[in-house]
Amino acid sequence: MTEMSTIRDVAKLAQVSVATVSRVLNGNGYVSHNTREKVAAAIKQLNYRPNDVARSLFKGRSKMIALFVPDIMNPFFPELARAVEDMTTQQGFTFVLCNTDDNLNKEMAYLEALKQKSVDGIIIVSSTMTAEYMENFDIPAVALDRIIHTNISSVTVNNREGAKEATQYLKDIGCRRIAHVSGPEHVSNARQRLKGYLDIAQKSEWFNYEYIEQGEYNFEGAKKATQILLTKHPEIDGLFVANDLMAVGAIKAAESLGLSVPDQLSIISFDGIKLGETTSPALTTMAQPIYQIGARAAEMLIKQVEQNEAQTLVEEFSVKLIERDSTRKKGENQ
Amino acid sequence: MTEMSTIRDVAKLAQVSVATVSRVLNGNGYVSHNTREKVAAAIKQLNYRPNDVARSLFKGRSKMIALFVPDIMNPFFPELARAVEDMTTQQGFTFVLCNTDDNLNKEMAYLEALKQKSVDGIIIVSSTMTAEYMENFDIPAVALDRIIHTNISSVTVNNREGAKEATQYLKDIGCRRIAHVSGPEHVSNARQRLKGYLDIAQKSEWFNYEYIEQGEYNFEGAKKATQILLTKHPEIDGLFVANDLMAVGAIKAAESLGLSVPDQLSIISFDGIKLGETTSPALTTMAQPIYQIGARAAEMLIKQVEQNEAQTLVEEFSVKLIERDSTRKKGENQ
DNA sequence: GCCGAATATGTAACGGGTTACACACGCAAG
DNA sequence: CTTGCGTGTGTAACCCGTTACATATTCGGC
Repeated sequence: MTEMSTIRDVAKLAQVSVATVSRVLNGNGYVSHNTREKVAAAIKQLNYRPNDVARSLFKGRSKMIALFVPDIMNPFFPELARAVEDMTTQQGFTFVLCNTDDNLNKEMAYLEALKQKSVDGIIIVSSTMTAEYMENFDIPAVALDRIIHTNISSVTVNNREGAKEATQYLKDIGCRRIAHVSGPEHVSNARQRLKGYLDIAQKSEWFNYEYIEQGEYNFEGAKKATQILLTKHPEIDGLFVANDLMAVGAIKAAESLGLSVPDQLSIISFDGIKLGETTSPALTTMAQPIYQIGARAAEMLIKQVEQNEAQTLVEEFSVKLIERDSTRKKGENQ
Repeated sequence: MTEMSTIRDVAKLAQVSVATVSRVLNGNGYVSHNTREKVAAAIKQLNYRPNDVARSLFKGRSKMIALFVPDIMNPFFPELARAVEDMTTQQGFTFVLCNTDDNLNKEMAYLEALKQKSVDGIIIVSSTMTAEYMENFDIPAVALDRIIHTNISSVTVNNREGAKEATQYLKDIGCRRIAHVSGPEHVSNARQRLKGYLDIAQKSEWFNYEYIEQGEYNFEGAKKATQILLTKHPEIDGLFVANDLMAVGAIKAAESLGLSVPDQLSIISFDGIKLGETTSPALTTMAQPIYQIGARAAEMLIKQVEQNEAQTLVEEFSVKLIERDSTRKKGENQ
């Protein structure tokens, strides 16, 4: 392996100054046609590639964008990550992935480390980060999936409205007692989904606060919560579960109690991850445009970084009902 | 937001030279106790953090490690990614994720880009990369899950042996005709799994090359392959599927043909991803220590990078049978 | 009391691009 | 013919740590 050549090597070979080479490289300033050719030839001959680190040092920007997610092993996040990676790479950025475990200390440590590396911006899915901390680091950021503060750009979905639709759907197919397995209280979208459930449920004469049981945003928590719910209240025949992963737990819970889904219990959830298509029964769910929101967040961030636009953008996408097999069909008798 | 302070600011405030500050920062060279305190105070007062880009420029290394995976949306990879991220972050590296789609051009483009950023090393899951190309880039690398070449360090599992065990297991529980839905031929571990199947199957009087059908490493391909297999050969009562994701497709295929799993058809697969626990029936599978191999690959790479060890290490982990509900229980009559 | 090693600190070059500024030439307008 | 702008190119400072090398002081050993 030969040593890496530098811009000075190119300059020497082409018999011009480094400034001229730099101009050719970046396509700015004046360079005569003839000189440009000479430089191009030298670059080719040496197989020269500019050193991005040197570039970053001068510019103070590194062409890197980071994504913070609680845990890439949660099946909601890979699609988001893929979207962000596609978009960032396409625009010439390098993609850094950080698993935060929803732990503020980890988030802060990542921010610190990334700032030292002159990272251009971050896309962050977080329930613990605050606007004050973010401001301290002064890195362009876009919140994704969960809102951090009104002064930080965000891309989310209409969680409350989607939850309303989900709950209403259960009513429409004939469910008489509809319960909710909610997500963790400290996560904004979980609160919104709970509100959406309440918007519909509270208007019903059968409503009872005991119909709400908190699971975490995971399989086990939801399974337990569902077991409690169904044991205490065998009259429940409809369940709105805060996300798909939890719904899988809910199905297992129903199974363990000998209840058949969807015959005795209809389950609808939220997110629309691939996993929901492969379970038995396949999940009826309010699907988010996961890839799109990830891609859009990346797009927003890149614009913010490149155009130095400071304005805060807030975008909300719509979720869409996907009817599969975890809910009774409308009109079927029970 | 105040301007970032530099080492020269610290030096001025502490009334010492930049060299001394650097020595304090890195804990090398001689610094008197008194001076060390003064510098520490100045650093604290200015909230100074060294600029990693400048450091990288001088050192020619960036404290970044990249992971190449075909597609993070394939549920096998998030756990691997998590393991690598945990290990790299713990050692002070920044983690870069690259989705290659098993496309050599993309891999080359990433290598090029990462080299320009002085990435310290890469961990690569690839079926298309070759040793020659890797050598051209001269970046320390560890192959993961799939072997690239004997002169590149690798961490894999004993695919062939595991496949043998899986096939033997189907025999042991009483399957009379065992077929294999194989992975793509260009992937080394898929070839190994096929060989393992053949090791057992070819010794059986019923063996027939038509009992092998190639699916891709995905849901749809496996579903189709299984449908073909079961339609042509209704006598099949055991299926070794090349991975868990494919097994989900195989179950769906069996379902679509009115076959009950495991009563009429036992299915065993490979990988041991979380998804396999949540499907109905839950998958019997040869589980890889996914997190461990990811973590080990990262560990090996970091050692290689930090100690500048050039030796090639080849490690193979063992897979472990996990009996769940997609296979008949031993001794049960059919 | 002298010498070499250990300790302590500073100066300046270096890593590899980028760009402000200076300079030179050609050509058109006045 | 001069002024002035557009074009073309080079020199050197700059981004910010790191470290080789030089210098100075202290201390133990003989």
